Amino acid sequence: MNATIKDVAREAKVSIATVSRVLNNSAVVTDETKQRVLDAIKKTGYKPNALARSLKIQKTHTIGLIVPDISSPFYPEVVRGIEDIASMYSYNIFLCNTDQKEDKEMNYIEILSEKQVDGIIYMGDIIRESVKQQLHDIGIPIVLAGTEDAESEFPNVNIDNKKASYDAVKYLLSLGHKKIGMISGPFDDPIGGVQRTNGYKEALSEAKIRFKPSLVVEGNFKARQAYLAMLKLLENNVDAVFAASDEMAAAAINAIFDSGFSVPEDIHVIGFDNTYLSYMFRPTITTIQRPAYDIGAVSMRLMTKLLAKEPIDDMHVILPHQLIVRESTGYGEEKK
Amino acid sequence: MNATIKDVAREAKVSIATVSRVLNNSAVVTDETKQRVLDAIKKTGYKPNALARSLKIQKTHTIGLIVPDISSPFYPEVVRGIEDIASMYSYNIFLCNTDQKEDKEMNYIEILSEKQVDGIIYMGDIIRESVKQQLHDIGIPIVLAGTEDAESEFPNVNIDNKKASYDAVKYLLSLGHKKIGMISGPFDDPIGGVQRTNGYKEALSEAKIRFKPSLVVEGNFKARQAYLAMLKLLENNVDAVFAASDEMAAAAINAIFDSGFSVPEDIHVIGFDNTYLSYMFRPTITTIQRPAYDIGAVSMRLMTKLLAKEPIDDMHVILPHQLIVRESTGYGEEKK
DNA sequence: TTGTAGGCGTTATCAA
DNA sequence: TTGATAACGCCTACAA
Repeated sequence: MNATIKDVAREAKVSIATVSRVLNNSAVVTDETKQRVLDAIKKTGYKPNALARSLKIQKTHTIGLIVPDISSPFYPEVVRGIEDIASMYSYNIFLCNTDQKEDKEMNYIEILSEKQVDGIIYMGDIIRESVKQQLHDIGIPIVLAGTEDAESEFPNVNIDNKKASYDAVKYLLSLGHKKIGMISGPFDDPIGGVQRTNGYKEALSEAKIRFKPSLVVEGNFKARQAYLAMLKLLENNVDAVFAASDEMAAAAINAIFDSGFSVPEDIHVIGFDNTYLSYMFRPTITTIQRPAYDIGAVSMRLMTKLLAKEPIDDMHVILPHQLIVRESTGYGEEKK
Repeated sequence: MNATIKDVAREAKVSIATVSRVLNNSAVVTDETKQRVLDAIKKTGYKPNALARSLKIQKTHTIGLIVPDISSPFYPEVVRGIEDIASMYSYNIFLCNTDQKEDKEMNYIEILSEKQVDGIIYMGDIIRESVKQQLHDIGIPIVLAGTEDAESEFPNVNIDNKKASYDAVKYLLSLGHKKIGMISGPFDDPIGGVQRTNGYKEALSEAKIRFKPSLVVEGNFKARQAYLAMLKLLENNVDAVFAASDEMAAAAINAIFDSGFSVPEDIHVIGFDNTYLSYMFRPTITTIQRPAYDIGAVSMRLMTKLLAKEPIDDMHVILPHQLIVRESTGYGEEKK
């Protein structure tokens, strides 16, 4: 059995209150009794029980992480960023894998709440109304990492998706393309659908190119639908394509090849996310990179501020993204 | 403030004992009172406090994960496997990133112990004596995932590293090579050094090829040292090389090219671990794959058995590995 | 079947 | 400066 504060008290011939005091430096204790207590702690091999302590002080120094899939690209980096900062501030982390499924998310949030976590960092492409409601209800600080909710109710850390998409399209324009197609995310996805499409539109409008709805085809981030989308775009004779995910970009390239054209010779393609697919695929795919580690680190830092009730200058942090140029826009392969 | 069991009791006009009973189905309660309690729970929005419960029952249904780097290849898959099974058995997971540093490992183990985790799953290339001692001292079930300790004191799940290395070398032999070099891990590393070298020796001996110490050069899994090691092997005119890590294999290939030879035309190379490097590098590298997800899943399953004190048929599980053939042994690139 | 009360290991208030 | 003691929220004999 582990030694408790009582055992230490008995050993040091003081009250448990005194032991608690030296443990927390909470009040002045004579150097002599302090030493006695310290000796007793060593002798008994005492270790404080964090459960009891947390129960009393109503803080666990633990935060919950809701993540779609820790084994997919992007998230491990984010989590690493979170963990590094958490460790720096002596927080521990509950890892919860949800595959973005509503029931798993709801269930985990419930459990995290029961385990009295001090806060929750949520990750995921899109955040459902039900999940939002529940996150709201449990009444602890929430931070969205790499995503955001429509009403900006929760603090979050993310990139500017509209701007990212704008940059991608602008790059295609700079390469001389006039007829640029887009394979977007689901139109009802506020980020991958709406924002990225808006960035596309803005870049076009800035270049005084009239927006044609037929050049934006809805995708779902997956290969199959993107392949079909690309076939449609080919009917419209596009000379470049921006896809809202790397997987869709790869599928688009396949569709292009299967239709007898070539990338980058005939058509240029840009993807999104800089996943391993973007550099494994041949041709390697020009893409937008999100600063995963930083998103995690900044999210956790934001969380610590929330927990410490520090004043916060900005509840919605936008981190810079980056365009990574590769073969699919004719720039050739990077040397490593 | 959150409702407690007391509030529910008051609302349902019963004692807290009764509430606790319906919460845990621990004793027979009249259907009627049960319903009253259930209603009261709903009405008050009561959620059990897992801290208080754990303090009482001395179980947290939480396990700690010690992992070198969640953002490096291999580990995210392992952790995913662990999490899936943990979730299945209603366990939560503390994620602890250590970069394999002794002080971070020691510190996290201490904290996990204070937070009263029910068990710890340890990951890392090598497990230090001090860490071993501490893991032992805290007196809870430990499982080593993807590694092992010299004395097999702890239960573990891993591949057979000797056999893996044996398979790699045997494959090189089957390709007609006679003079096979090896770049091993540190000689004092029981796995990457000793076991993998032993597999190499065994394959040679089985092929009646005399073992020449000069053909085994010590590496440290990293590129730089492996590059120099390869230069030495070239002086000995090897026609194939087995490296104990993909990074070393890549460095070896670079050394070969820099010396005016070519892979796979002149020399064949095999790596270890199937990291992204092995398929990103050109030529792509033939390598040994460890079943990461399964290592995690089986480790966690083993842990649940340990925690439930179920009888365990095998404390040391060996999972099958796989040789993945790529360009560096002349097999050409795989189609995806 | 239900209620009372002690205890899990702390912290913190109030006296002494 | 130190010591009793009441919480924190729950479980569980033991009684009723």
